[in-house]
Amino acid sequence: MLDIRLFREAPDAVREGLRKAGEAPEAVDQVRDLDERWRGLVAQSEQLKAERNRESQRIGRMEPGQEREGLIRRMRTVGERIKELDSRAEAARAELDDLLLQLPNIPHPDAPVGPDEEANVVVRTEGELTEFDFEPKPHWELGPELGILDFDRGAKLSGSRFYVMMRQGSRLQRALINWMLDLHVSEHGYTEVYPPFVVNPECLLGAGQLPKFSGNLYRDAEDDLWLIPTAEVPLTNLHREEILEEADLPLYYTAYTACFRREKMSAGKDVRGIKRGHQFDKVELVKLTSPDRSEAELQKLVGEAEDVCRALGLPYRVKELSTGDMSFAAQRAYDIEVWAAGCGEWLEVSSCSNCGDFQARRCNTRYRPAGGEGTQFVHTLNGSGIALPRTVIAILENGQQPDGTVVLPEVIRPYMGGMERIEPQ
RNA sequence: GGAGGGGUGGCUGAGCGGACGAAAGCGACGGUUUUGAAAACCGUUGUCCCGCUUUGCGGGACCGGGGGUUCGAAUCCCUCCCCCUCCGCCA
Repeated sequence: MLDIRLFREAPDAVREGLRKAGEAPEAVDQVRDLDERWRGLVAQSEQLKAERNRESQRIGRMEPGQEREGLIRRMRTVGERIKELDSRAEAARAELDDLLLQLPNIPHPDAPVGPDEEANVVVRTEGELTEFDFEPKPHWELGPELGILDFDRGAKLSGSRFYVMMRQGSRLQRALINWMLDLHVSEHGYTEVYPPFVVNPECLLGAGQLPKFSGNLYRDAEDDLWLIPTAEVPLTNLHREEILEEADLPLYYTAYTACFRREKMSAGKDVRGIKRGHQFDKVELVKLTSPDRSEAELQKLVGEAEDVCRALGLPYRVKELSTGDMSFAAQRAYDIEVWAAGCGEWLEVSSCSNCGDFQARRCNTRYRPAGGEGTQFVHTLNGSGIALPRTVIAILENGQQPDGTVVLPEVIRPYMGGMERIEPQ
């Protein structure tokens, strides 16, 4: 959520920011009108409340009698007037909040300006694209041939965009999860977390999925619990409604979770294979920092996700996202894409974002500056470290051999009981 | 799921219709004392919002959340949530 003060004090900057993010700048005037109306009503109501407080105390001290009864009668009407003003103020406030909650974050001034992914900028490419002296297969052929992926049975159990992983396939994914968590905990200083996979709506509002993107989420209607679309949601909400000490920042959290997405907005896209399912595994990285170091932490975060790709020997590239391609809550973001030789695609395995104080406002997560007065909102960052099925795709497709086996990256072998390659079962 | 108990400031815990943003203790911070420290003593010690003559002043709100009763609610009523104890069920 954007700071209402920005709308009051720097409306042009907000208009410009929204325009860059591909949002209609007219919302600024609506917000300003609503804000003015709300403040007017609050001022009137509070003036009457001050009077009521004063007179009610007097009533308490008065002897019973005519004067007292008259004052009580008068305060009764004041009370009614307050009630009326408050309900009008509340309505204006609700309208204002609804609007504010729909608006995306404003891009960082250094982010490349552009309307969509075409304007993204490749920052660096690492590793050599794998060469083959045969035609490399896509994973949706390799997987079934190796006996580690079953698409038909996935559809039988749960419908389209679901699949079954088996044998060395599921084991590889499990090994990757363990290895990634170990890497982030021991090499990068993260705290491992095992969060709930279903959360209340406040968490989704906090992280920015609600109210705007409810269509992409699964929900248990009976208890109003929602399946998380990413571990970013529970991790970012860990300190919701809390005031932290600056000395405790930055906080680094990593978690493995399954992620659930209805993918309504990507209907018809990436329907083959395991690139885009309704359920997938991910190891997530989340940071809470003070504002002055969040940009530096973003660069570091990208590096931490890159470490995963590098250690696995996967060719990858880093893109800085344009203002129009960034996600709702981000003010600056980088994607990491690994090369998948079989389907001939760069696969997004991580999106690292600095959300500034956008999520912290929604979550009301603040910190007390060391030696300073008052409180401030933290900055939140998140990035995948990294998405599992797409990593499996890249390992399978880049590691495939003419004989149909797949050579595994060395770092993962100890987690696979020393196995060097996946062979057809 | 059933029965009972409970949610008050950083913590412990009093208050059960009016002078309560809330006693007391602990903790924390500042000061006095001390060669230094401890102890003792004195003082300070929440958050959010609105307004203004904007490093200050005035006002409003917050005692789990929401609603109600009342001139006035931490205190009374309703409702939801969470925690504890016992019973039931169960990975």
